Amino acid sequence: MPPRVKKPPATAPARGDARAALLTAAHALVRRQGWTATSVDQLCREAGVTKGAFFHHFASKEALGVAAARHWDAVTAPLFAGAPYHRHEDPLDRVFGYLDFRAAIAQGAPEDFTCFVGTTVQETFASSDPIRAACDDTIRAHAAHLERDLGAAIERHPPRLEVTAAGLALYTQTVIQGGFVLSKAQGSNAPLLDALSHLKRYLSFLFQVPHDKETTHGERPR
Amino acid sequence: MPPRVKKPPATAPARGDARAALLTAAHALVRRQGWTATSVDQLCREAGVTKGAFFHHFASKEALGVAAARHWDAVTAPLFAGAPYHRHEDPLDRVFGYLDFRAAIAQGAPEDFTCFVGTTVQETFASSDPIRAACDDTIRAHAAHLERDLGAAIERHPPRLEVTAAGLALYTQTVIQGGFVLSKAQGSNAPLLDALSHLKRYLSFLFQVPHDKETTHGERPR
DNA sequence: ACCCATACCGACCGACCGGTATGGAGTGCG
DNA sequence: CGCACTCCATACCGGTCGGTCGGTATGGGT
Repeated sequence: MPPRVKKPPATAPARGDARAALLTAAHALVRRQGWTATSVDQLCREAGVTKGAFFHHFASKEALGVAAARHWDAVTAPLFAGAPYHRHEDPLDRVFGYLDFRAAIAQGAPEDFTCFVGTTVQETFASSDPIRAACDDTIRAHAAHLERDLGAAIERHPPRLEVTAAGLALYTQTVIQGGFVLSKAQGSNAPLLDALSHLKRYLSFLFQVPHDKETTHGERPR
Repeated sequence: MPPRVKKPPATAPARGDARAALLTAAHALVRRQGWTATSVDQLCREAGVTKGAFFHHFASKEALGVAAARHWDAVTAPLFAGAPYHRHEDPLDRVFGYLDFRAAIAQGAPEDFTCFVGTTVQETFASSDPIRAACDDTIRAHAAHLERDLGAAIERHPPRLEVTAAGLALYTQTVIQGGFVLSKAQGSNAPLLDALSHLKRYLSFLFQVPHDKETTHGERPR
């Protein structure tokens, strides 16, 4: 066989993938054990990459943190954008669909369904402003998607109390992040699912959803 | 002056205070920078104690974490038990009073009003089950206080939907913990205050509070 | 006066931390 | 072919990590 080494042996990770592999490894490891507990060496091992590659692509561990926070948005945004709930014509149905989708993907161990940026920002908000800001951006960007549907829902179904789409969108993220914390503490997705259920009742009240319609939105069976 | 050394020179920390000083230091440092980022040496420095004292009182850093989680309950429970909202005769008023009290103490930087156990459990839920369990206990113990008032409120003011006192109490903690996360990300107490406001509206709806009475419970002014 | 448990001290340990220095393999381009 | 440049590999650095250990100080009991 002639020595055609156009590409590495195909089993080895392709050249140029180190950066992406490190970001993916960061998401996995930090979700399980936190930001500080995740070392550069460990990240390299998980990504199948050497330390030289790490510091070639990132000036510091902090720089990786910023990039990983932005990458979290890049990987989750398509997940939600491609979810089936967007086909609902009524924006309020899309909002409920989002919450049901959130419940549907809350499967497995907490480290598999909780949020990278929520975990990271709790450890870094006082020690690294670049990471904090990147996490804040990612949370806001995610909330902004929901905010559009909420704004349209407010338009179409005038709410019982004065609320803003931005405020409701952030409240939704607050409930979800809190659900992550309690779920980690209990080692179960139950607190998150319960919280989503309560949140749906709140929105049903706000938007005056008739009871028969409300239950079709996937009230969690016991 | 005769050498009466009944107690150390009064400027030095009294003998026997090392343990308490370490627990207090743990609360302060971990709230600011997280569990893993807080080293044993740093704890000793903050507490004005040597490493020998640390490992005399705690078998390991993990053991300190468990003790600090339990101590968090011991220090916060009296704070809430002594709060003025308990004097309300109507249990529902006490529930709203609790939430208003929560808002009132959300002052200063996030590290000054956020939760030690919420921060700690996020980092340790997968790596230390003793710490995770201790944090879970502390959260549940705090929720249990609220659960009693919520149970009485359900009794007195039959809710519009079927809810349980335990579920509502945990949902309250979920919202608060989520408010902490968003507040850290934004560097402001605003997300927490907004979340508490939304939660109060949900409860007002559930318990069918008349609108005029609801607003007297301290709706946050803009 | 003596004993002993408790409280505390601080030097020290091997492992590991984030980060650096240097060198070399692959690649596009003239 | 040669050269510059990107992408990585490896050895190594000073510092810090959680934890250990031999020792001292103190105070109460007898």
